[in-house]
Amino acid sequence: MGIEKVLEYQGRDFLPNLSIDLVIIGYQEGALKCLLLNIADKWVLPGGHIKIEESVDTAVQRILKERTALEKPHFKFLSVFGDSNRNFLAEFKAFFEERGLPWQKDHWLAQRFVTLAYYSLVDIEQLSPKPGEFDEAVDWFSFDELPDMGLDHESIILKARNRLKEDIQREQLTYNLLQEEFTMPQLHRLHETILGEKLDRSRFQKKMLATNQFERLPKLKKETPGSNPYLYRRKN
Amino acid sequence: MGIEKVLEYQGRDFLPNLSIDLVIIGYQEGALKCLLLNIADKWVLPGGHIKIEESVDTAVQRILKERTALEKPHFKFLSVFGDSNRNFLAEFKAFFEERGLPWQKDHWLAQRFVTLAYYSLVDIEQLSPKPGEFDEAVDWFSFDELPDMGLDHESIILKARNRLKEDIQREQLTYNLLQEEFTMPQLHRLHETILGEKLDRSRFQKKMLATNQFERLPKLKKETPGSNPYLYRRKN
DNA sequence: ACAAAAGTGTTGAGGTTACACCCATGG
DNA sequence: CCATGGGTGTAACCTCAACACTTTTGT
Repeated sequence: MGIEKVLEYQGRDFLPNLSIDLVIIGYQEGALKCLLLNIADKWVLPGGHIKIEESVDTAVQRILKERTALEKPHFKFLSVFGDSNRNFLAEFKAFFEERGLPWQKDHWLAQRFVTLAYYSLVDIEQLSPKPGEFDEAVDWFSFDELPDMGLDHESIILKARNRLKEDIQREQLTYNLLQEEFTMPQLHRLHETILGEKLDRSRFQKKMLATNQFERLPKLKKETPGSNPYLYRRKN
Repeated sequence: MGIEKVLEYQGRDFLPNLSIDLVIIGYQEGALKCLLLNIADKWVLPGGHIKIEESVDTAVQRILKERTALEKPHFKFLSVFGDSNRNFLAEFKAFFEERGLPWQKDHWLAQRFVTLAYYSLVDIEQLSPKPGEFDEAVDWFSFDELPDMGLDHESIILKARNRLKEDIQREQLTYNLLQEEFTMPQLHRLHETILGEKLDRSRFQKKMLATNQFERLPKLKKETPGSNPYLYRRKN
């Protein structure tokens, strides 16, 4: 969708006052990262709207696919953000004016939005994120070094970060952040990163294997000194 | 709001396509119960819409207060129900026609709604639920004997039932279902009811007291044989 | 041979289970 | 004094934290 279309487009095909924001989380170089878009000097979460004839879950899948090009990306509901002053007016006004485009304060994008926030765990290596129609740039940011963020998106991203920490303790979600085949040391370091604390290596391994969710594959051939770790894969 | 107003009213003050549904849960005579409204031969959850100038949480509080007359009722987010075919068309058409009122298929109420479902735990004794504008009757139903329900409200209510079971195991939510002062046997039976299984009486009591969240009050004077139980109250 | 990495074993502390026991109260 | 209900104690069992030990591999 080109910029001309955006201008004339008044959201006719979408549910008004309702948006979707996505916290797309990846894991790279031992750090948790988040995909952000640059718009008018601020960074914001990727997102979109729900088509009239489309279920919310389908919309999330569609928007996710636009960003990740993955066929079946993981996603999980995070929270509703429904403050009465949630609108992008300032951001979009700046964006339009920067480009010398006409801005009306009753533009469709200036309305108040209730947003449904989801988080998605992806394997960065498999990804090819594409810049959207509105964003000048797309980049991954470590959760420890977030840029200046627009609207309330910083609180959304931090909520996702905390939710992940909680969810990982009762659900197996980490598969989505790793390749299909992975080693226990890799999984161990990932859990330590998410939880932000040291985990006993011995206990972690035994706990994971006790779940009986893993299929042990031949050992991985490494170049570094030390024993070669087994590869594992999810059963089924 | 009288029925005439409903007719001319086209939802101008509310966010369109977005509704709130409430699973109001109480505990009475040893059973978990849910508040339902009768509309056109079906029973539905109480609910409402979000005002343009109002946050989602404020809307939930307002709608809850309309139903319960409680000043600060408990509530917790349950889930988004966003199927593309979620509309009340059939129900409202029947409701209007029963009364000989004109019905147009493009009525505001016939649109597709994304609903935000919340559940609320209340002490039935403190309540005075008022019939809403649309409902012919209001009643409490045990979760084991739900009536014929409209739309997807049965799946919402069952989801709330299961969520409660999960949540009770990590959070103290049960206070809201009991009077301010309660005994351990009462709390014990409540947990057994919610979880649907027997819990060891001794262990339950010790676990609860170990949390150190309770203030022990003088014993309750009963009429029945056996030792009198202590009363407890939440600390703070 | 040595250091580093990975896998497994051991021990004790602390929690949980399933009861048993005791006390209070009304009939 | 007995049945009932409520509070507490206890021994067996299980789980888990902490650390030790062993094996594998590159230099």
